[in-house]
This record gives sequence, structure tokens and C-alpha cells, in this order.
Amino acid sequence: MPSAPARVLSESEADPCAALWAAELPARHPLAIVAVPGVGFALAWPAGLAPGPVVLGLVAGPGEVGRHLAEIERRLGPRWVWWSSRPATQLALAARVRLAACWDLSAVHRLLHGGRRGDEPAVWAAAVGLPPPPPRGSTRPLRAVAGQLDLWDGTTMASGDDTGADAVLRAPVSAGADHADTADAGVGGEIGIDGDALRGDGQLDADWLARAPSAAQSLRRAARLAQLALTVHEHQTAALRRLADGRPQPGRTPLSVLTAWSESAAELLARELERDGLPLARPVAEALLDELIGPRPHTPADEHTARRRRDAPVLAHLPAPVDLRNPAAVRAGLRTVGIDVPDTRSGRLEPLRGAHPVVGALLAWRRAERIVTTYGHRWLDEHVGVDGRLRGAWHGSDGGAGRMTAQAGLHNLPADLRIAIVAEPGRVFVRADLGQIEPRVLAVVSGDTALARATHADDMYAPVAAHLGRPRADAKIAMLAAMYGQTTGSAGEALRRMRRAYPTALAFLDAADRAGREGRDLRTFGGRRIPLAPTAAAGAGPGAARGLTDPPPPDAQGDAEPTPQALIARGRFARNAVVQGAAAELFKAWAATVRIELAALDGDIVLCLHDELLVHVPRRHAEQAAGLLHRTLAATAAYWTAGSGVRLVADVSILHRWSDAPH
DNA sequence: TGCGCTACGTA
DNA sequence: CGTACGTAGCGCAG
Repeated sequence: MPSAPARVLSESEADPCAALWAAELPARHPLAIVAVPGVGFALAWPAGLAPGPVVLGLVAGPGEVGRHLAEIERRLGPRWVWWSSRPATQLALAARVRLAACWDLSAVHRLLHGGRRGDEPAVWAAAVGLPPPPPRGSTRPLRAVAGQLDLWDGTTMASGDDTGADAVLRAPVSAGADHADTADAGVGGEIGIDGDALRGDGQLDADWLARAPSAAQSLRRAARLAQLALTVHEHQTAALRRLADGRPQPGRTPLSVLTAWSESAAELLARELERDGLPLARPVAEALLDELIGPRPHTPADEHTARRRRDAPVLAHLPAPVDLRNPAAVRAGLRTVGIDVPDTRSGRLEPLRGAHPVVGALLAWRRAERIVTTYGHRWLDEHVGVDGRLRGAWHGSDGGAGRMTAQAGLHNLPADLRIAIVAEPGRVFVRADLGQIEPRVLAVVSGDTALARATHADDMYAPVAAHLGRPRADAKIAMLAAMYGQTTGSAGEALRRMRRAYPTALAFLDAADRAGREGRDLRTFGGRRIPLAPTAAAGAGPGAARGLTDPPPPDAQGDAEPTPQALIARGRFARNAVVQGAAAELFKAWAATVRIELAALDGDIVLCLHDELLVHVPRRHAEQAAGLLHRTLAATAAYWTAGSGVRLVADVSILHRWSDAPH
């Protein structure tokens, strides 16, 4: 891609965005942004009327940045292109500007290539077809490494966050002559005066990125990076279109590109979820904890006595003291009262409740202990803000299947605690979950017309059962066995009938299973790469390289001959990933649309739970929000399930508290 | 301190 | 009736 003439403008001009308005970009036109907190930001856009990408470096204080972004969003409605949502959107998020459309180069990189790396040099190299550069700081754990994306997270910048930075920087940047000269030179790297971003071998220079720049230089770097972002965007778009060549839809945006949009939006949504959190009524949670585990301990001694008090009812049933927190000791203790079990899991002990009173006491103890250790007072203190919001980190796409994940227990909150998830005054929750999403998605992605017909029913297991001539329960088990791989033969006959009734769906799953066993990479319906090839690195170092390359499939070490058990596991992993992964993409496409449309109702998504959305809206808009959730699902299905004949269903309810949901 | 194991919560 | 993920406490190795 040719380097471009560039202009650097500043607040000293009457309208610093004049060049942007003059370009008259159509809506959703790519607009790259690289933010420099405390300084400003740089914009770049592909040629409209201008003869190449135009770069605009803008000096602005924190408040001004929000104002500019809001105005650009309102007047242009661009597709914001950024390297990574976290640094790029920091100021927009702080200003509560809801950006509608984006392209997250890091997220799309992971979509196209798999793995977890999303740092700029890796994204650049993959986009332009260079070998992956060595990761920086590869000994650090992944979660920490993610921080390296924050090139300008404030820590490298002495000037920080106040308007003082503005005053200092206004002079060098608005003086402008030096970069006007260099910028107008019009050949590669003209913007930078501290060396270029690209090395001789074409790689994005990690040292250049890491070098602590002066504030003025940082804007020029931002401008350069914004230009490079456009280049990556073009390469990624082309790669996604090539993926879709197998099923071209003339005149339509390919699903892979639509998936890039929604995966990018999911990252942005993740940032908003981190910012806003989930409403939690602390008094309700405290009361529940009090009931389950007693009053809050204030000293280590308190805590010790509370532990002993919780343990006592269980120990009373045993002849000798046992460390209840040590499963081996528990197993030994149970043997002293005549209960011999291979392990002490609740499912194992449940049937033995009648055998000895200790069993029931132990199970009750475990349940309470779970709350104490994981969702107790410490959890409240660490994750619930004074504003009554439960906050944790979110990932837009994680793991083998690319689901959203969340920390702080947001995705595994025990049902008992859901009474504490209460809408704020004047607001309600509207909850929507996709019914039987995985078998319906299987019908879409496999193109099985018989299975598609079954999805016309609200409960698709009913027609499947009728078709198989088996009870509904058998039909459901057979479906799950087919999708996720079965070990026991309890659904054997139903499964055999499934194979005859839905040969296309079963062939699709068998093909995925085979690819998993043979170590061939797969792609989901939306184009996400599922790495299944054995990873050479996995067997090498002491875990240092792990997580920075591809997440390896079960037991895929590359060196040793896989055991039969490992092969079965890989097959199941692949079988599951193509269904669960596609379902995750559908869910995010829906969520992305809901997010945009909720703005009109002053509503927010406050929780994403794989197939369930919880939105928080003013009470007066509850009915409209419910309608919105149905309507957006239909709009998403219109392209996602196009031509498959598959029907998607959502169950929507208006709630005061999450626990009021029907189940 | 880091890691594997057991256990359990959600979908 | 399997897959996915996050969290915690324990025991063990270093």
C-alpha cells in the first residue's frame, strides 16, 4: 500500500476536524484511530476524494477527545478501526460515547489465524504475510501480557491525564512546520522523525513501539500506526473474502466479514461490560451470606472460629477429626463409617444420603463452603463497587470455541445468589435466551434440511422424537451424543436412527471429529480458525510458550503418539467446537445489534451468558426492549441462517430480579 | 512460588 | 451426558 501525504492539525485551528468533514466519507467508512491518552489521537481514512490515506493528529484534552469522538460518530458514523479495543476506546468509554461500528484488528487477527496473540507486531506480520515475530515478554502469563497492547496506557507517559499535557503539547504540534515538511515529503515513514515503525524486513518494530516517546512524538507515531492500521484492515478484509469464496453470495457482504464486525463489536461490548458491571443489591447479598454462613468475620480469629463452627456438624458424625477441605482425608473418614467411594464428588455421594447422616451433613457443608470461599464477603469486597455493580474482566472471544468469558464469577454465579441481581430504581431487566440454540445452529451450519424442518417447532426435540420413533428424552440424549460425542451406549438405538434420519448433520459432525483426530485445522461457520494441528511448542519449553501460540487441543503434544483416549478427546473437542463456536458467533452477532439499538431506549446490556442476554432498561421502555430483542434476533437470523430454513426462538421476559426468570 | 488435582459453579 | 470456562484449596515440587 502506498504511503500517503499526511497533515497534522491541531486544536489551534478553528475546526480541527475540517479535513475529515471535507472528505465527505460515507457512513461506515473505515476510520482508523490511535489514541494517545493525555495527548490526543490520530485518525486515518482511506482515500475518498483525497489521493491516499489522510492522517489527522489531534491534540486534545481528555474532555475534548470525548467531544470530538461524539461529533465524528454523529456526523459520520464511521467504522472505527483500531489495533485493540482497550487502549483505543479508553477515552470514548470514559466519555460514555457509544461508538456503533468498529473493526478490531486484534480480534479479527485471532478470528483469522487462531491463537491468543493480538499484539501489533503479530497482527501486522500475519496480515502482510510475514512469519510471526517472537513474542515480547513471553515468560509472563498471558493475562499480564495482554497489557502490552496498551502502548499508551498512561504509564509510559509522564504527562498523564490532565489538561496540563494539553498546554505543554500544543506548542510543538501546532507549530507544525517540522512535520508539515516531513509529512508532505510523501514517501514511506514520512511522519516519523524517530525512525520508522517498519524494519528492513518489513516487520513492525517492537522496539519502536516500546520506546518511550516524547508527547509530541507520540502523536506522530499514532498517526503512523493509524495508517498501518488501514493497511491491516484491507489485508484482513481480503483474507475474509477469500474464505467466503466457497459460498459466494453476490451483492452481499460475506458472513466472514459480518463475523469480523460482530466479533469486533463483542470486544467493545466487553469493554462496556467492564466499565458498567452488573447491578447487584449488596444488602440482599449480605443477608443471604449471613443466612448461609453467619456474620462477617473481622479478625483471623473470627474466621478460625467460624470455620470450626461450620465444620462441627459434619465432624460430629465421625469418630475422629477429619480435614474436610482435603478430599483424600474425607474419603478416608467416610470409610471409617462404612462408606467406601472412589471419590467424594457430590454426584457420587448424593445417592448415599440414606446410608449415613454424615453424607447429608457433608453435602450441606460443601454447598455453604462454596459460597464462603468463592462468593463470600471477600468476593463482594473485591468485585462489587460502592455503586452496587459487580465488575470483572471480560473477553470477547476465548478458548477453543470463541465464546465470551468473564472473570469475577460473572459466568458461574450460583443460582442461589441470583436473587441479589436486582434492577436499579426506575429500571427493569429484560432477559432473553436462545432456545435450544446448539441443535438449531447445527441445522444451519450442516445444511441438513430434515433437521431444519424440526426447528420450526418451539420444542424441536418433539418432531425429532417423532421422526425417530423414540421418546423425547431419548431423542434429546441422542442429539447431544451426536453433537458432543458419546461414550456410553445408553442412547445407542436412538443414535443409530439419528444417523439415518439426519445424515447430513451427522456427516458434518463426523467430518469435524475426523479432522480433530487427524490434527487438521477447522473453521467455524463464521470463519474462526479452530487450531487442531499438533503444536510443536507445546512439548518444548516449561509452559513458557504456551498460551502465546495456539491453545492446543486436548493432549496434542506433537511428539508422542496419541493414545486412543486422546484421539477420542480430540474428536469430541472438534465436534463440539464447530457447533459451540458457531453458536457463539451467532450470539455475538445478535448481541452487537442489540447493543446498538438499545441506545434509543437508554438501555444497556449488563450480562452475556453464552445464550442469554440480560439488558437493563428504564421501566417505561420494558415492552419496547422486549420487542427489540425479538426483532433483532429476526434481523440477525435473516442473514445468519439465510437459505437454511432454520427457525431461531428466543424466550423473553421482563424481570425485577434475575432470579424471577422462569426456568 | 508454580502447577496438577479435586471439586463445583454456569452455559 | 458430553463440551466449554473460572475459581478455590490442597499437596507436592522446586
